[in-house]
Amino acid sequence: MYDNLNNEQKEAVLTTQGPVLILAGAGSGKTTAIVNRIAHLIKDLGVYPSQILAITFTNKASQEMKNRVKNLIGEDAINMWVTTFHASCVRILRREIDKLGYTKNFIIYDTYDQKTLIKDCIKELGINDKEITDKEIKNKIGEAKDNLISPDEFKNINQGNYRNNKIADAYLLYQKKLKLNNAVDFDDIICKTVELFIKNPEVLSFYQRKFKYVMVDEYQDTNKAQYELVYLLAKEHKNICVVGDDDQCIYEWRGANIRNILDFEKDYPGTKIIKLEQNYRSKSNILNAANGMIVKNHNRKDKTLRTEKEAGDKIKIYKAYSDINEGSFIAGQIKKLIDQDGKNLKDFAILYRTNAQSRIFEDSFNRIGIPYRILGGLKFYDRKEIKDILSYVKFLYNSSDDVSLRRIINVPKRSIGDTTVAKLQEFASNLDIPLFEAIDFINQDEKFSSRNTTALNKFYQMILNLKSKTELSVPELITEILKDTGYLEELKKSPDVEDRSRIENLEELVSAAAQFDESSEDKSLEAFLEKVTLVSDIDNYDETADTVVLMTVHSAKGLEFPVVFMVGMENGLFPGTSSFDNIEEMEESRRLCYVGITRAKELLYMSHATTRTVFGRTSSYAISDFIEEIPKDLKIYIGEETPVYHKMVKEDSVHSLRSLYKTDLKDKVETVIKHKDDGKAIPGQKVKHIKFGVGTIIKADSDGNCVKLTIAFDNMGIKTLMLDIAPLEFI
DNA sequence: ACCGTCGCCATTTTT
DNA sequence: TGGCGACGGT
Repeated sequence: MYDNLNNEQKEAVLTTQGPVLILAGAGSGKTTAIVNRIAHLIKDLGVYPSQILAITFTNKASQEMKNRVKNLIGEDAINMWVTTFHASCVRILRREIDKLGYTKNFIIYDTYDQKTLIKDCIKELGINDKEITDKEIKNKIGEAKDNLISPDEFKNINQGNYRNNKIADAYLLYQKKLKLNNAVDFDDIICKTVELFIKNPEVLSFYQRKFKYVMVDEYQDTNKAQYELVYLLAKEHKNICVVGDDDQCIYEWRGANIRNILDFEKDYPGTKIIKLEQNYRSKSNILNAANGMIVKNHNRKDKTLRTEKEAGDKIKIYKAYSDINEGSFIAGQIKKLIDQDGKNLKDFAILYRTNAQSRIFEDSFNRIGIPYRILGGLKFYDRKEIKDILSYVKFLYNSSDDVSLRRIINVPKRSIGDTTVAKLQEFASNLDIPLFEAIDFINQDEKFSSRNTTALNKFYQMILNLKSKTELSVPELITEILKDTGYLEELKKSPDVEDRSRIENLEELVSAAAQFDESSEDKSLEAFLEKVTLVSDIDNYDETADTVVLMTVHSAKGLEFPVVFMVGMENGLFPGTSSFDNIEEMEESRRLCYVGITRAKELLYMSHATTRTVFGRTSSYAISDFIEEIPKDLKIYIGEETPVYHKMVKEDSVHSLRSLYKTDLKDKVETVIKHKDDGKAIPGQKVKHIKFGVGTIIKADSDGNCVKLTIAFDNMGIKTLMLDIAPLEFI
């Protein structure tokens, strides 16, 4: 039955009892292994599907897993919990959250709602928002929640710390407000579930008995809270199987703890370790390049991926003389590969570290007419108009949701301005009731003018009327909202072209809702809201659409492409400047690069530009250390080694740019040359500073006359110095 | 209540 | 450079 699996995969499928750690390298067929393991449990061992819990991080991954299990065992699969961490926790919380003092119709706040609420807290506590920003508070709260630190504990830990103490107050208030609004944030979804289990042993026991077999995918990216959740659930039966690859841990900056996977055997005595080291994805040169660079990391489990595939082409390293040149080179290569090698558009992926880098490629692709899609950046559900309408939906579902109420109360304009809302807020706070309820009482209060009360009452009536329509199907309800609130009408009246696309987006929202209504089992409002708040951009990535795709390396995890272009491979960009400061970050960056390389099946290009525009100024960076770390015989340099200024002049004449642009470029060329002649002040150059000691230039910024150097000193961290005045010596 | 301008600030983001 | 949020003037 499992003849198409290799020996290790078979072992992973057949080892069902006790803790199992499957170290699955990139492209090693881990999903195949898990899916077959589930089938084996159900078909051969008679385990009920309802006794299996399989957790992933993304909807896309869970969808794929569910479908593949369905193909193997049929419709039985629907009783199985194959979901994301968040979706499974929400499911549990929907049933049990009243035990924590919330009501079951709680809603989920996304990061924007979260930000609004935190700003409220800042205001209410009189915190100086210049001194402690909402961003910092949000990060600290998130970090605390990732590590299961409650507001009270946080306050305790930070007794002596003035700054964190204020943040602790914000955390306390924030949590209180969430509860008042009957809302949870993303992090709460996990940690409230853990809290629920700890405070209610009988609830925990129920789920422990239910789930005889627990499986977790991408285990290397779990944080403390997720670790604890899994640990609690698996404690009873100890049939826990985690799958992961420590080399692909790229979310440490978001609380993922690589120790979870590195120490798994210690946490679960008697662990059986299975390594999947056979790679089925990449040509051997690509795989060996990945292997060759990742061994530079110290914090990892020892393993080496192997492949039976042919060597294939060497990694092509392209040295561009500018970011624009990098873009046009790649556009040209894609065109060439399509015309000459019969490749399709969808075979290509451009991977970068930061979203901002997409722009230049968009320009070059537009110029020569290459269709492309960008993943990431602004999500569909994050668009203003979509969020507005969804706030209405959320609010109709849960009228304690003050954050949503305040978002929509004056959208479209209905003469309820900030001052009126502030008055209402104060009034409601005094009575300790939600804003909406408060509107019912304002008529008796003389603080409100008759203009206020009319406007508010009108709004109140409108909402009541809409509330009576919540029994409609979701697409119908949304249509009603668009109509009754006058939202659509206002957009239609607007002469602004942007509002045109807003209307289109709203139409798309209605069709998305219609599609949800057709295809989902649970067609309820709450199911829709959950779906909408818990989707990501990548979930909607359709791999069959024939266009080139652009995305960050992070988003590309789990995907594969025949041809991959890793761009912006420069010290200071990838790895980023701050990675030079500490080893952990550098190692994570290297893992990110590893993830990028291992996305490629047949061809891999890595490019770097000697000059690029960053924040409006021209900077130059040295080639990425990560490229240097790839063994020499696996790569080939295809950029011409012509001096910078020649290339620039040539580019001018070839593209016959506007004369203005020409002079501009020439100026830049001259500055670059001048400084190079002056003092070798280019990235990659080793220097000695009179005070800071030895270091390496990682970035050179030229701004008219002076050059700013960013230097990573061996013992002093990163400093930015002026070339003209810094006591530097080139060594 | 609304609009324009100024100044600040820049990773990565599975949910 | 450019996008966003805070602020001040009408």
